[in-house]
Amino acid sequence: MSTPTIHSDALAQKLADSGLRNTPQREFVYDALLTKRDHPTADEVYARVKTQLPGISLATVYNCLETLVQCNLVRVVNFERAPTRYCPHLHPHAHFHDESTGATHDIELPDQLLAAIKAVLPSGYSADAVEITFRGKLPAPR
Amino acid sequence: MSTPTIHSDALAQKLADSGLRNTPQREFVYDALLTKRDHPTADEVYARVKTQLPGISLATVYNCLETLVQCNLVRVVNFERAPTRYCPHLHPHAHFHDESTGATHDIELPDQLLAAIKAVLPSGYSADAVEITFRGKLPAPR
DNA sequence: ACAATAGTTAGAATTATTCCAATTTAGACT
DNA sequence: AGTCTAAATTGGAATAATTCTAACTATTGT
Repeated sequence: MSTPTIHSDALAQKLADSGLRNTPQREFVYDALLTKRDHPTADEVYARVKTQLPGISLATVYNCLETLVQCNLVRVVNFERAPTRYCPHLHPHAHFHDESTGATHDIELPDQLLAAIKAVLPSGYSADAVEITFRGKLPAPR
Repeated sequence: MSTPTIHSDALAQKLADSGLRNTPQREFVYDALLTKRDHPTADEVYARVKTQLPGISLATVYNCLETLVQCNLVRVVNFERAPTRYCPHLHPHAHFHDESTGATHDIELPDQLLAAIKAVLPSGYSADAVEITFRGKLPAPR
């Protein structure tokens, strides 16, 4: 079985760091996220990976996504109570949820702003993570 | 049937503004949120209201909460995919989710910071709402 | 080659929430 | 005060994302 893409090495490394095994399922799931970075749901990832790995199960997709999150390669994106979406994790960023199309866009966050946001916490509070989500409508032409 | 508290008038007004009826169920649900502002789930609201209005149904609690959200009297708070929580809406604020206790705390947001956050959106984007959630652990003694 | 461990699988189970059809009620208008 | 009608409530069934479980398969270390 051939590895799906170039990305495999980074994945293999991260998995090894965590004492986890590299499997074709994990590679294809990660690859699906990297290939089309449109914040897919688990179901969408499942559909995409199945074209290449027909025997994969939805439970495994959930397992793999969870593993990738543990390894800090992937971030979950939750909006209201809609199905969880996944994005390959780069630098910290916010999300913009476009109500017209349902699409999720990444919004860059200057480090300085992130610091200012964290500074708003009362003393004694310390945040492991901050999640910032915008909701709005995008003008039609992009 | 007596109205639950003082708050009823504001509620009745807001409902009337939206062409909606004032019902005991809506009053007690709203009152439950105002009485104990601990960001309860629908189930928790149901439990609290049932002590005063034993015949109320969970479906009605969901309906009432939704109505209050429509009237801009209540905000929903979603954290990961945990059950939706509700808080009576005052000024804009962020939420801090304490991982040790599961409790949700309100965090005041200076207008200036809110403006700075919205300013980060690329041109063409405009946000109807921004949701800011912190996750972390609070030191035991409060 | 073998045992031990980790990962995958299919399907059942869980659970928050929504839907539905039937009944009740609030408020408007006599 | 009584009637009418749309709106609201109700209980139970339905939905859907996710997790669980138990059996099977693959990989690793000895």
